[in-house]
Amino acid sequence: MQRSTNRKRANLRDVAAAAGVSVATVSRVMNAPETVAEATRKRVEEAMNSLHWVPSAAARAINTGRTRFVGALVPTLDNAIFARVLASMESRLAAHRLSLVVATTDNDPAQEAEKAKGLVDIGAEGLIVSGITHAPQFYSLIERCQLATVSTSFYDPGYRLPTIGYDNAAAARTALTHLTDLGHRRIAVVHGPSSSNDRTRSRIAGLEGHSPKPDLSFHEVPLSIAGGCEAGRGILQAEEQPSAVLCLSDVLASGVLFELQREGVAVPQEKSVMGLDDLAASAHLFPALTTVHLPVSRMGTAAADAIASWVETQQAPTPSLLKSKLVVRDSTAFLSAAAKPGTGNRDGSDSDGQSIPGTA
Amino acid sequence: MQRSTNRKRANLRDVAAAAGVSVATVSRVMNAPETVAEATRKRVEEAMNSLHWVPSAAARAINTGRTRFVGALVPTLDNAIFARVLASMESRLAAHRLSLVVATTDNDPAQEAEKAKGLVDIGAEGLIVSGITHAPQFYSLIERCQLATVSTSFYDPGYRLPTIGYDNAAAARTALTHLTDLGHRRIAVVHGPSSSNDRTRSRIAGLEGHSPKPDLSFHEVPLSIAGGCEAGRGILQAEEQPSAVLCLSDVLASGVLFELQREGVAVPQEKSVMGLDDLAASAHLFPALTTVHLPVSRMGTAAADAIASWVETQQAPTPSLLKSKLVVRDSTAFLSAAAKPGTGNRDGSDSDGQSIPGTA
DNA sequence: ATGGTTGATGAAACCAGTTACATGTGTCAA
DNA sequence: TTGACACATGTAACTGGTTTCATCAACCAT
Repeated sequence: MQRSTNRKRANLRDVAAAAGVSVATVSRVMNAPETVAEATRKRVEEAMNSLHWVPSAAARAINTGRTRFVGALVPTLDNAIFARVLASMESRLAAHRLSLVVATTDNDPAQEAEKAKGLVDIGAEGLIVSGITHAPQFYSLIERCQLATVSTSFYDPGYRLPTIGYDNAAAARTALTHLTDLGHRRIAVVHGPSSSNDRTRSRIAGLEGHSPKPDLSFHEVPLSIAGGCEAGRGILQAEEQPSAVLCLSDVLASGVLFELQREGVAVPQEKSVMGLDDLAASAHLFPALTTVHLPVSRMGTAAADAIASWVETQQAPTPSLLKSKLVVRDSTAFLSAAAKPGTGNRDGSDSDGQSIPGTA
Repeated sequence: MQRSTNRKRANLRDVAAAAGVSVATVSRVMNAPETVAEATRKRVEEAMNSLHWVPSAAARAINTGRTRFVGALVPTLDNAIFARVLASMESRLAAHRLSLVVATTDNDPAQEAEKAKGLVDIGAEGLIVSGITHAPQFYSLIERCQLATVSTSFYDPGYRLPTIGYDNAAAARTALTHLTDLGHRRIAVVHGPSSSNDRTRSRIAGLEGHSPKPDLSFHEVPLSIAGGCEAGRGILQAEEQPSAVLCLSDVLASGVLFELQREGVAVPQEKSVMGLDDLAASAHLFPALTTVHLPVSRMGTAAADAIASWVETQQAPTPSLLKSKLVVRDSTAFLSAAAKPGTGNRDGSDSDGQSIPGTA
């Protein structure tokens, strides 16, 4: 571990000089070793090692025009769903020999635009964002840079950027239909902040005009387990008790579930609870959460493939719609006498949650 | 949105020519605008805009020697705890005007070494890793590159890399002491794969030589909610029922909790369950999880500060120990007659989980 | 002996910026 | 009037690689 006295890092010229060859030959040893004579190559490699030479990424990038990394702008890492998407993106991008730079936006378009600028400044070749609501500066940035950018979590073929996502409104509608199929009419809807989140808005909008028309009460809370608990408390305080709670996100459903248990409300006997997302944890909750599965892993790989092909071929990908799917588990059940709104009866029969064939 | 016919991106020379100035002046407009005359600057800025010029990150990096991003190698994104650390790192690094490149290693040293190589190849100025077990190639890489690298989640001042983390063994011991203080002697220990994870090994080791000496049975399962459920089932099948379950990770504790509920075992009346991590969700579970708080957010910011100062000043930071702390909630209680091991009694009195003063 | 081909290597241009140094102009005090 | 100095700007070297093209020797078939 000699801390050699020569202050600066060795460069190509140093290696070439040490090996007694030209810089071109050293470069060849790196990029096309088979074109270099065995003996020469060995000599060069020795020189590289003895000088502890490491090629400069920047210098390579300046020639190839490729930095080999893309940026992802996500609202937060605190929700498992984004961690999931990022995980699948990262692994698929690695297969394309691309790295992933993560930046969080906190659902704030201004922050997103700023971080996007930062990513461009460090040389991102492409961007992956969530949703279709962005700041004007964001659009002008990607337009000016002609930057490959795909949008996820929201399918909209008419959007100015290629979208790779699902139909949030339809997913919410699927969930609501499941509850009405079970006979529920008075339903509490729990959702995260809608003002800053177009996915949430779309899910809420998807509930409109449903037939049969249910009686919906809306609860907007922070998008977290704690938020779900808060909603749970709010619902229990309401005068007219709903027989079912539709959460537009699984983390909220988890919180609601915990809070209802804490208050001694049996799910699904007294109240049905359902989510939307299908996190890995949801299948293991007690009771196992009925939800609408969003194919976030597939979305991550699809987005990775799309951005990779875009930066590779300069051809924008086509939008892609991923199907969501109802998955019925144990947290929802037919509306029973015991769960009739307003009775306050908490005896709850021991019936299993009914399985309804998927309607997706 | 004119797709101009000139194929290649404009460069500094083009802008200089368009503005009728030298390249140096254009560069100055970027980096020291106050040294350029008002009128000239305006002319240059107009030229930049009309040519849609975007400075090349690579070209800048080659001169400054700075790429302004560091890499983080984490085992997985699927565990909320890593998402948490990354979130706090990312936000603190942003304050240092550094970006964060994320790579997952799946707890595999070989994969870690490979991804580290990839990060160096694209120009990472520093690395943040988890734990103190790494492949030889990893060490030779960072040594050869003289790469600023800090290790997290594990405090060890004697380690070859600066560590910023906590004392895993002590945290586990704290948890065990809490349970023995409550009178528990027959305790099931649930943990993730130990062969590939030095944090887990350290936590297990921390349980040794405890006084009073409890009767421990170990359950190794995948580090996930599903793994926790699996462990829960395993525990219930055991002949000698433990009165408490010590999970060396909160996600496992959550799974155990859900599974026990599913099987109708009351927590903490029949069995105490405790975790270790203190995830954001843990306080909101039902029952709220007693656990040992690991200051992962502070660790993230500390690691970010450390790596930032290292790449800035070329001075390695000093190792730093972050204190863990017992947080008693509702999932643990005094060993009661009802929960005496082996009785199979599941009546469970309705007593609240007892609060024990923190012993951290 | 000669010309063509192949293989290994080097010289130098090139990528897109930054920056040390030189130059030229204008202002002001001596 | 002149020298000192600040200010704006330009020239050209420099960063650390890649790549084109030229060179040259060895080999082989005529």
